[in-house]
Amino acid sequence: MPNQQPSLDLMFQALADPARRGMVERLSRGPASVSELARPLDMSLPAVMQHLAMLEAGGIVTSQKVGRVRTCALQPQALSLAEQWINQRRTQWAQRLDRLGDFLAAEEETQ
Amino acid sequence: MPNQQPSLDLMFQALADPARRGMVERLSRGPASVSELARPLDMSLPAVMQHLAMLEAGGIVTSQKVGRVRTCALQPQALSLAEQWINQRRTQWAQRLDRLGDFLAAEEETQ
DNA sequence: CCAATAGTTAGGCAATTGCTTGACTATCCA
DNA sequence: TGGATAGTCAAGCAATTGCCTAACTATTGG
Repeated sequence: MPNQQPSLDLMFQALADPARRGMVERLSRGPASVSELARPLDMSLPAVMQHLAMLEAGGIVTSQKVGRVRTCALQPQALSLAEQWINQRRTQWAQRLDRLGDFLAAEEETQ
Repeated sequence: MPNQQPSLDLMFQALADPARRGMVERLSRGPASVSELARPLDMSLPAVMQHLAMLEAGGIVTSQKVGRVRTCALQPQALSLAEQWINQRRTQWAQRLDRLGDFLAAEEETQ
């Protein structure tokens, strides 16, 4: 098992392109071959391969080749990591706003 | 109010750089000036401005200038949008796995 | 008014991204 | 065995990113 520790850089980079998000979308409904991923994409197969490479670099997708078909699958742990990072910043901000609200309410009372 | 509909492209692109995530991290603890954002970053102020522009383009940060100081703040709705996108793909994948598990369990029973 | 502070604009440069085409390898199946 | 299928490699090109320095504007405080 290749212990991959994908960076947030590569994860978010991988998600920052509509073609790649389309591929993720497709893979969220189940595994697919490279050609299946390419079908709706209106670009050459090598281009799709490059996008796939970036998704793999970000740890978002894994693939293995059986016969002449490479089958790709989503790697939900990576998605989870990215999701957590965003969630933490967002909730920290929300908490800060709550404390500010409390402070202002207390100010109000002491007047 | 400038009704901005930031694209997922620009949001994820904005988050795909450690300097920019550092700025988001800082802003999750409260508003800050451009110089404050720049302080820990070991790069020129113009470079920081460019990163800030990408964060604003992604809708993740807003800023306004008062006197000679530009104050930046987090825009949690945008973060929320990115978070939701990831969450939906991830949970769709999980549900598919659940159904697959159910199917296999049912197969098991009928044997 | 003048100097320090805070930010902005412009130009330039190396690396990366996103795509192409053409040529190639490996596998499958009639 | 030979042709169709699935994928891969390599070179090349335009656009974008990420950084810099130098020069500039706008504000503030003494």
